[in-house]
Amino acid sequence: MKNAAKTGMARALRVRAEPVVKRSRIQTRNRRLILDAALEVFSAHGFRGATLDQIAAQAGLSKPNILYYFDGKETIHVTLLNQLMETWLDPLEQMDPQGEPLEEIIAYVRRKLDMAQAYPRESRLFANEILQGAPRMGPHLEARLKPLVDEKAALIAAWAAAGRIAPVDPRHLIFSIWATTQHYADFEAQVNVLMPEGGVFPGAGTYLETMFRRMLKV
Amino acid sequence: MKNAAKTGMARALRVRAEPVVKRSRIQTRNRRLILDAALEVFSAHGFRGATLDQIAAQAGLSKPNILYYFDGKETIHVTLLNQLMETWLDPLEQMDPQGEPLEEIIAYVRRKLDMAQAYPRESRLFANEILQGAPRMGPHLEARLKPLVDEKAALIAAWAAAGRIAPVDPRHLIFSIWATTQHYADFEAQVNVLMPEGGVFPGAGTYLETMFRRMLKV
DNA sequence: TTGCTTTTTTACCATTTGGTAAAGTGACGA
DNA sequence: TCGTCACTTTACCAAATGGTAAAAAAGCAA
Repeated sequence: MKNAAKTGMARALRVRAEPVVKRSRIQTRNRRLILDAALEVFSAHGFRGATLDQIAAQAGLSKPNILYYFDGKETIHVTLLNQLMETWLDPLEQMDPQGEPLEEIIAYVRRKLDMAQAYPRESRLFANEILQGAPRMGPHLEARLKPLVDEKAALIAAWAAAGRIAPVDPRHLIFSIWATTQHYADFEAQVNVLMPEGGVFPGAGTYLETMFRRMLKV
Repeated sequence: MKNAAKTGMARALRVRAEPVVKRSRIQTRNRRLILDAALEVFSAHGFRGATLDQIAAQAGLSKPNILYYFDGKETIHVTLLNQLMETWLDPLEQMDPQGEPLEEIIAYVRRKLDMAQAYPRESRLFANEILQGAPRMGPHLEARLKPLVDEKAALIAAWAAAGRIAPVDPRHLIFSIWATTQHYADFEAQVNVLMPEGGVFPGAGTYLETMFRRMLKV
């Protein structure tokens, strides 16, 4: 317990899989402040485009103080990415093999679109990372995303084989759901130019539901 | 179809008519070297993530030499973006009001997908710029993209009103075409993890044609 | 309060990076 | 051959940026 600051820090910075992390109230509050500020800045400017000074200003803390809570810029980014991956998988995980196929897929589209609307910063953080070639997420994609996609792709393929939805390549279907929903968050700057009247999401929801229904209806 | 796309690309990629400047052979060659190197580096790392040293190394020139041809990093980026905008508009411009509606839209999807395959760097450069809020492209979007989208959206709306395609929100349709086609270039790192077997584009072409046909068939 | 641990601030540093000045090299017409 | 202009290199610099050391301040258990 000697050198408690550094010991506690090292433990706190371990991968999230380690559940035993006792944090003081101050630590909890400031780590949250920092991660929220970092999400704001990283999602708006990318990893290289973001500076610790910006994150510090956004969090209302000093730069050295931020480095007291996180080992470095990279660690903050990786921590965000790890948390994000869980959030990202959730809507797909909810797709129920026991449900009505078409409704399950439509509901998945709905959840993804809701997420793009509610969490555009997260969507952009993710988009930035993938655009740069997933330099800090490659293993995570392989270990967490791929198995889930494989599983759900098999499920969709089974639905199609049973004639419960129209024949379709399940992986490309998933890609098209991701692409169309995240587009409204990631390309918001462009969407806003082309559809200036506020509130693009209701129309998007209607459109996407129609599109995937027409496509998958038997 | 691919030939047509490439021809259009070559036309669109011409340097835009700046105030008439006649350039020596060396200028022409080196400006091209620099812009190609910059496309490589900017598309891979974003504006802030790219350095003049990287661009110089990629171009095989010295950094000061690069600054002899361009005023600065920003100028190089803006030059690329301006050229890119023409490239970007071209496939949509080719959509023919006199053609068969469904086939015209499918052909547009095809051209966009061919572009994502043939020019992924350009797609990523554009995606990066929009993700960051289009800081250097906002006016261009307003002045060049918006009028064209307005025009083609009206055309698609007219086709739908005449019952020649299924009823659809034309702008959301265009968004979904952009999103699904560019996804294969912009999110290549993720696609490669989930579909490791080489050559994702043939399957993507089949899938997207099916999807938009089912959706728009009357 | 006292004594300790945790948290924050102050004052730095080394490297990277966009950019410049000026000297040098080369091409080419008169 | 010479002079001029176009191009390239060398040697820099100032600002920005990620990060550190150490002292000061704030919590907190006794």
